[in-house]
Amino acid sequence: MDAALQLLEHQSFSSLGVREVTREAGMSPAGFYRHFRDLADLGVALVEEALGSLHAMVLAAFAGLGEPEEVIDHAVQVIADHVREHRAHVRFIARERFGGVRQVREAIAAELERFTDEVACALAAQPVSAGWNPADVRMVAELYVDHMVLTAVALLEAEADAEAEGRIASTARRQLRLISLGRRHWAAG
Amino acid sequence: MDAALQLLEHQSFSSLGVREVTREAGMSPAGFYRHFRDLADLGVALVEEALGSLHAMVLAAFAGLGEPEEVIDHAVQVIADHVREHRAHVRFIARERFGGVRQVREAIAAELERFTDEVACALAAQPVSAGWNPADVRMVAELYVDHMVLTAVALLEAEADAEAEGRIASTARRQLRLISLGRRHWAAG
DNA sequence: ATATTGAGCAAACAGTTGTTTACTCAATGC
DNA sequence: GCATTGAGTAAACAACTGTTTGCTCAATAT
Repeated sequence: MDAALQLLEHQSFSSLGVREVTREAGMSPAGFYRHFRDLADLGVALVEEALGSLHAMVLAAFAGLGEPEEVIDHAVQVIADHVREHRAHVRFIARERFGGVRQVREAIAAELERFTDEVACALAAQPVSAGWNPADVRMVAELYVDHMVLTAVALLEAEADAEAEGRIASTARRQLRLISLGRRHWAAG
Repeated sequence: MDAALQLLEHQSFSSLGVREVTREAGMSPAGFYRHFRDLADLGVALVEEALGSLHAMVLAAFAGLGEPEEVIDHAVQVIADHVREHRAHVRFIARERFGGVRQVREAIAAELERFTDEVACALAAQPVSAGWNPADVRMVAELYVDHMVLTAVALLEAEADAEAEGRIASTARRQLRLISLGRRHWAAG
């Protein structure tokens, strides 16, 4: 799996080959089939590795108890840290979210859906959502999750350029502030 | 190029082969090199075909002169129509925006940037943006462009299921309304 | 001590790959 | 009418592909 992630830095999953992966991993082609039935199988395993451990993290990002301003700063910081420490995983998810392999696409969609549910739950618990239609809460959660993914990949593309990273983080914060403002003035019901 | 688009419905660009494309197009492999130096060359040609004609359209979507509500309905309708008539192009852009081929990724990024500039220009002309910091206007434009792309691909995945399409369009409209609300209450300067 | 199992290997299979070469042939320019 | 050119072809090249087979060999379980 590490070998595959390595290779996926410069190509997309549907162009990966069994031989290519095993060569990178330093083993024989046949060895691959001891662990995975398919390349698609490897793909969904990678999805679980990349997104499985993410849930706790993001709920932590939401757990700011202070002003919305502080919560936003904290959330963006958490995303930036995660990108710095899991570049390959983030790249994989962004690249294959709409990629060419159905099983992988669907695994990512399912995981992001669970994810959106959890965010919706956290949002519903905030005072600002009092009296809101649940469908509207979920719509905001979708907005947040999509925004998070796009921010992560933008930070990735900054390639450790601190100045670019700062610009992206600043934009992301202002966008979140705008959305937060919209929430506060939404006509609930 | 049509043959390539056809194949790209089920795989991503970096797994495309010269022979594969020429076979689908009904010509010999060598013929490919009469038209393109590279596969990447074909890729950026596809990007221009897919995004080149889009500018006029979206500015038209913004040209609603009525209430924000009407403008939003119109914009989402324009997106839905475009997706219906250019499924392959939309899929290609969404899939390769973060895909495995650098030249294609960069061509899409450049085109979307021009795009964002135009949207920012249109936004700046609206009364709501009076007194706004240009950087803040651009940040909103980015939000809109990203949202547009995500809405387009979501509609694509609905696969002509009218009920799912309706749900997605409704969500998109509510999200745009929320953002619009945020704009109205933004502290300019 | 012995059986089972998980994880690895080399070799072989026929089929596909990108690219170049030397060629044809209709359309076009003048 | 004749040269040029744009767009196509078949054939050839070595290199690479996914997958299966039969084999080892260490670790584990009993």
